[in-house]
Amino acid sequence: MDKHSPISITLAQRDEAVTITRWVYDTLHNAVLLGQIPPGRALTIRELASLLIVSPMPVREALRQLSAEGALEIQGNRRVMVPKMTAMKFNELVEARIAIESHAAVRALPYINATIYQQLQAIDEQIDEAEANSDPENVTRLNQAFHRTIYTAHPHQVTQPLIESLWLQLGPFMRLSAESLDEYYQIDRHHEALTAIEKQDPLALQMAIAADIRDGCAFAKIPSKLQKLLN
Amino acid sequence: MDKHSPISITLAQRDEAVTITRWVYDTLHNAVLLGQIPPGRALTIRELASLLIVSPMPVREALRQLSAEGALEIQGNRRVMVPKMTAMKFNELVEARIAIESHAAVRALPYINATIYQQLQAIDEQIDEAEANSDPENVTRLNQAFHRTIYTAHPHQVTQPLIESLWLQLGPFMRLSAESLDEYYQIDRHHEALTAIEKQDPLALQMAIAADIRDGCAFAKIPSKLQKLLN
DNA sequence: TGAGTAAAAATGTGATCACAATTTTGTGAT
DNA sequence: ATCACAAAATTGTGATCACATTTTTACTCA
Repeated sequence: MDKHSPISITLAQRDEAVTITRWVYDTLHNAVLLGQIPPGRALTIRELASLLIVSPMPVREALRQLSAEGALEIQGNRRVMVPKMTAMKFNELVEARIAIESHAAVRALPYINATIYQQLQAIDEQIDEAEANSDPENVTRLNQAFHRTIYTAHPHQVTQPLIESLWLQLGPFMRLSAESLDEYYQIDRHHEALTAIEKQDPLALQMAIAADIRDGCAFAKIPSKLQKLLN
Repeated sequence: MDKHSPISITLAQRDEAVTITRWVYDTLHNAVLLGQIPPGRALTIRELASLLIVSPMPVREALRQLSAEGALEIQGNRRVMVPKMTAMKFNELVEARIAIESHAAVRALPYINATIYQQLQAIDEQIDEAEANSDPENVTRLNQAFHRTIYTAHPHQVTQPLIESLWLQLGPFMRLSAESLDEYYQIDRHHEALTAIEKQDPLALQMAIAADIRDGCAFAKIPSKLQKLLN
């Protein structure tokens, strides 16, 4: 059935009252974020359909949506795959994250009230816990939740979809970051961010967010890690 | 057939050797950018299919892609429409444009060689021409081409899809800007940008891009125009 | 005349089929 | 063994159909 390596995808929880297309989308979205689909591996509609035990139709729709979001790439051959990474592209993605997310954080700052602040503290504690348990998958997931909670505090926010797109494009390669977690000492940037929020200090928040993103992607500066990134 | 106002869509040029889905996408993409589809107007697959004289299938695919790009919005009812605008959202979109596009411009600056510089000059001249002819549609189109040429000079650029998404979201409402062109004196920000490029001055380019975007959206500060924006 | 409700029409989702184009496989010659 | 090339299998695209849900229309009652 498969000329290339077999892929093993974690099935998303199937919520009734939700369309099949949505479920397929969630499942593939997650698979891309977790790096379960090797970059460059050709994805066919029928293969995914039989893998997820659904008809080809919902897969078609999900693939098109994920492609529009930058999670997948449609080649000239009309073949769909997870885009391959290059060192230059990785760097641009990180710089784009810094530019957009620090902007989003500053914009959202005035809307971060006590309730949201407590949510952030709770997430931060969970991150410490996950780090103590060496649970890189949850560290990544909670880290995204931390950032998302900040940005979406703004009621008229428009950048979150763009940010999610960048996360999707970096996602497949962030597992390398998660694996390096304990190898290098990490300053607690989240704590810096929380302090900046407390003081309602835009510049400090901006710096904390930028530093947090840079720290999280610092592994790409390590030659051995960088090499794995590009394969 | 239509409970709401009838919509008149400019059909994109039909290039053979291109999928029907792609043609439908281009057509609707253009229609959204030109504000030919009233915000809030419910779009049904079958109506568009008969309007474009294609089967429902390519329309389905195009609608999903456009929704993923933020050009359209899928409501809870599963109804698709051009998102309605609010003053706050408009402001956020403009600020997001400034943040991302000035970042993209600075990143691309080192890659803008003589050839690209001449392309920019040529586009700028065309803009002057279109302005002299009071051709707001072409002014808008060429203005986008000017910006796109700068950003895509970077060979490993990753922000263009995000920027295009913002343009799509603002598009339906930019015709108000084009209509106000001759009403208010406009400083030639493109000339400032070209000078900054010539000097390879990142900060000056950033300022020029930011000012150009702000100028182009200044109409929203005029109460009467703002009112039309929200209807 | 206006509001509530039941019947009727329209809609999105999903399945299945046909077909042209692409990819893969199989075969033979060098 | 290696390459060229034709046959076979696979793939994406697009069309059509069925069905549950939603929306609209029509009608009744206050």
